[in-house]
Amino acid sequence: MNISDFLMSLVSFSKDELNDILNHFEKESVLKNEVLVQQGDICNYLYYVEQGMGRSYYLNESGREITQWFFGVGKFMTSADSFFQKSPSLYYLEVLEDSVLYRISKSNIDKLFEKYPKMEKLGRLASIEMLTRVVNKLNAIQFQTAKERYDYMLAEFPDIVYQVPLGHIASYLGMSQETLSRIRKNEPKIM
Amino acid sequence: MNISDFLMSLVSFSKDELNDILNHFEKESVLKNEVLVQQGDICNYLYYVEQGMGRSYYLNESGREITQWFFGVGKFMTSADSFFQKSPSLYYLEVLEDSVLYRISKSNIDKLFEKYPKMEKLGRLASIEMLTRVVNKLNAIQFQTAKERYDYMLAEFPDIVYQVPLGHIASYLGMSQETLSRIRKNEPKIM
DNA sequence: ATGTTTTTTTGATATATGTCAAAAGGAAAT
DNA sequence: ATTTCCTTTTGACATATATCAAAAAAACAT
Repeated sequence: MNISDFLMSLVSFSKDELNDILNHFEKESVLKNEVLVQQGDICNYLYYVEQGMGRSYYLNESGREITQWFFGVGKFMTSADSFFQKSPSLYYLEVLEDSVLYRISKSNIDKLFEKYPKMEKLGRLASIEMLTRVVNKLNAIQFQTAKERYDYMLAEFPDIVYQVPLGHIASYLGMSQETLSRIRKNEPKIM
Repeated sequence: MNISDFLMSLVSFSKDELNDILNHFEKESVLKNEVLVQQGDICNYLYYVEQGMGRSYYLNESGREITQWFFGVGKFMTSADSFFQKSPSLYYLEVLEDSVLYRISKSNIDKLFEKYPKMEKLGRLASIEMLTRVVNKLNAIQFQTAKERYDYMLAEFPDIVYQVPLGHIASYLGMSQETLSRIRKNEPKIM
């Protein structure tokens, strides 16, 4: 989904407005496994994923990677807290495939917020949408068995679930990769 | 914290703006254990908690109450999805103490969003703040032991943790109340 | 104060899932 | 094609936490 259509699907901008807004973004092509943000750095950009996919993750005490979120096509990807508060990021941000992104800096997005009230609305809608998704995951994680959590994953990220290493999904779902492997064995896989 | 100070702490409104905004809210005093929203109903209001506290919860398959969130003084309380999408609420909303609330209807808040771009900003900021909190909880729930989750609770809801039934906290933290009881036994309680 | 209900604690036991280690399978590189 | 590296699977065993049941404590009502 291209970025214009995506923006317009949330708020209807005039042609001029849309063009002005798009001019605050920069298009960027990045290769598989490229790291956009390091843990501890400030995340300077909000990225729109036009093609490809990414994830955020952190290293736990044992130094193991824990996937925190997946970002598919047509989504905003960022280390939200870091980006909005200009605080050190708790997460790494990386792309998992060759991807096409549109990025916008904090100062540019703030300019847009000032200039266009509709942008505030867009920000509000995008935040609430993300909030809903996180709440969904929370409910899955908190009260469901490993098997049920995997079902949640299939529903929430159908496009992603068969394209990334099993270990990434396991850590995202809060289970060991051995457990996920055993679950998959019993899952009647439709292909 | 009274509602005016709260609003002004997020966005600075003029005196007239603030008064107009406040006129869209209704003050309401409710007694302990009163249920504001039933599961399946539409949540028609967003509540600001000036005094007291509340929680959202749902009934799981076994009919047991699962606390989903606590809302303390100075917070907005609502069944977010239901309120914003006018969809049936997945949760009950109840107050856990005699409380003083300010409520605003969906149509009124939409009027304010239309009238004041600053309100969009307020909505965006409040959503992002909530998002951050939910992400925090998610991280606590997903990768921490029962003991560590209780520590998270102490940090996130210091004012609430000793004032509500242990069972509510246990279900909020995704553990049995027996487990929480055993954890508390070993927690050096400062009083 | 006394009885009744609700909440919390304690003990015994069960189980889902984690951890560790090694084998198998696939992908990438020479 | 072979080698090397990375990912996934399998097996054996350990353990945190759930569940069930009952006692103790606290809160509430008459």
